[in-house]
Amino acid sequence: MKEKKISITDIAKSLGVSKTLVSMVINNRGDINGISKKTQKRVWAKVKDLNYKPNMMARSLRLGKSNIIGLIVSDISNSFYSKIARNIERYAEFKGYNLIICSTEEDIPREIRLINMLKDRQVDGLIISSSQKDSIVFDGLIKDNYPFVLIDRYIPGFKSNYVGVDNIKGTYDGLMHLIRQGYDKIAVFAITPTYVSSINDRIVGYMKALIDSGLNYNKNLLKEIPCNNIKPVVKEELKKLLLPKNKINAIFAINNSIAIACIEYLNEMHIKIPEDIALISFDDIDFFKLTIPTVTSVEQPIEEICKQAIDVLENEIDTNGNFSVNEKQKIILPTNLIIRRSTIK
Amino acid sequence: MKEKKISITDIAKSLGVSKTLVSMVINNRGDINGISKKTQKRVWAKVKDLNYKPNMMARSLRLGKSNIIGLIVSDISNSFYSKIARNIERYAEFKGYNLIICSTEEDIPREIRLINMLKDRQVDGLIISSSQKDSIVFDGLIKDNYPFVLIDRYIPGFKSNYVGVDNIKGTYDGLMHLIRQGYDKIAVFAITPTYVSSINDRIVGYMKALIDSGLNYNKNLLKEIPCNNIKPVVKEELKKLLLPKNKINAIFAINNSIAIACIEYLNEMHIKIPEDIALISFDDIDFFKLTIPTVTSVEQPIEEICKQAIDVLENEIDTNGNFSVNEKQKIILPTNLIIRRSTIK
DNA sequence: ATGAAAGCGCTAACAC
DNA sequence: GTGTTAGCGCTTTCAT
Repeated sequence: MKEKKISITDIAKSLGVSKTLVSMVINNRGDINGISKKTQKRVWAKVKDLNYKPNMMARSLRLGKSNIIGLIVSDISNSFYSKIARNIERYAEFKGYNLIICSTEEDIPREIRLINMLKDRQVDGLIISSSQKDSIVFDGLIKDNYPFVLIDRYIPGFKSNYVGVDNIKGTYDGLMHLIRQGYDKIAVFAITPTYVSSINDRIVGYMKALIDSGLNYNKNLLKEIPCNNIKPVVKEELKKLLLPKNKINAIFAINNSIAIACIEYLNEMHIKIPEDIALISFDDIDFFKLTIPTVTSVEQPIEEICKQAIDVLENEIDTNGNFSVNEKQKIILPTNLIIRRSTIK
Repeated sequence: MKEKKISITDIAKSLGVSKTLVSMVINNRGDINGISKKTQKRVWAKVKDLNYKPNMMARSLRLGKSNIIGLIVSDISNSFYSKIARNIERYAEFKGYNLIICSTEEDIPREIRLINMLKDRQVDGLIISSSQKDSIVFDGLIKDNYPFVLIDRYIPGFKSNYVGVDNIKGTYDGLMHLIRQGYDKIAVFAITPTYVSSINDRIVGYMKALIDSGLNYNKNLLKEIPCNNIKPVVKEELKKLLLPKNKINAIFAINNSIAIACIEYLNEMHIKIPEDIALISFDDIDFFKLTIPTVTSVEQPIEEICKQAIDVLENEIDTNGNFSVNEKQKIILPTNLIIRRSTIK
């Protein structure tokens, strides 16, 4: 029932030439190999006529290259990562690659399974925002000269390609703004696992800003929120922090999900932002322009991250992963502080 | 430099058996083909030892099946579609498929290119939320018995697999709620292209509700917003609709992007929801729980849509697209009206 | 200016 | 129980 697909052999036969010749022509190597213009025309005509499409599987098998790259993120339905995905897809297409997108749900074994699966599928290279704590899996990839680039999160002490932002400075800038506005009891809501570099660096930036401003770092104002149970825990912790004995006057939300949870609770309690409490968040999202008040945030240059990631990866793929560990690229991009109403008294 | 990949031949050689035998064992057909337990053990041991991974390209080429499915949506960074993507990915993985996700940006030629590209890549089947106006491209797919299922949007008068919601009834229910609350001058902000079934059906539902309630349908209250320039146009149109001579008292936003634009403008103008004007939107998003006031919306059962779509597609793939046109499945799921503060006086 | 043949890694039909 | 052979569709080396 299913009509047989036209193959290169069909073209060759019906034209009375060899497969070799047809292959050369359709790969635009006709001139180089001295195939006569006339024959080339005939081949192209037949290709159109029979509606021939090369079989990518066969080509990939033969060439050992699939022209597919893989993207692994922790949650594709999170606005930050879906924007990453959209941009990566665009640049990848431009370079002739297709994209397989996978979402790990912050589940480490699942991430490992996905990495192996994509590798087994002969995917040419990987772009990964990893939840891994150590570099074991990636050591393996490097040993196999398998091309990959980490984005968003790096593994401390591990040399690999990486594209991300300066989370320390981004946070520092945001906090200094807050402090300049007169806020001096600033709580930070981090998210577990806090070992993830982006989160950890943001905590470091927070501490640094406090210290540089002569404010005390009080570890009771640092709360760790489990990533799979954000809303209830934020609520509970926030409640405590608002008691008279703590009486914080500002919150630094380490990512947009945390910020959203904070807003929800503060609304519920009729606690006014920024009069009663200021709010600043990492990751700018559209939503922050719409809330009352609008929310100050630290924006990441998503397009640039994606562009650089693809460039680095393509480079790796083209050189067949033949870079020594010392030549791996670490690209750190600047963030952008967007000041809105939530931090202005 | 790149270490040669271990192939089935390496396993066979090092064990002194045939490739066939190895192939049977690793595909769990050892018992069926009467391979001795002992030999099977030896094979598996060697597989572990050499860290052998089957080459999917070769397998796909041989089997004529890639175990990849494609998902095409108009904008992966839109929350509705990124949720669709996440869910489809989950179900697909469960069934042993990988997912290639593509985003068309509502660009019809691009959509056609992507469809052809995926088909050429021997992707086993497609799930598409299409922007096509007519069925030409899909007629071609059907002629080739190429498995696909439309989601979210169908092509009127075209018989194909489809999974979506009852947009007419969903809208109708929402509007009736609005009308029961006493709102009687309800504007609708549609989005272009309005020929897209989901949008068109929502407009129909809107009209139906007005008529059934004895309200006049006034075509001046139906505004079409270009999808690539939502905010400025919404602003402009909303401004006009709020003039004394029109003085609408409620807005039906045909999707979440429009609703967001409306909220932004109303906030800006200090126009109170729902006191000055009520707001209801199609597509529930997290954001609607966070705004002041919270926003009433028509929710789509995303998980169910994805589950059904995968089931239908898998069925098509397994039967090799051998269904006649009359057996194509059209699955229409119910929506869920979530009443929040934005429509309650 | 063109073609024959080999082989990428795998599975299935058919031996023995 | 196990092996031989053929072939999926393509590209490449080496001939002619």
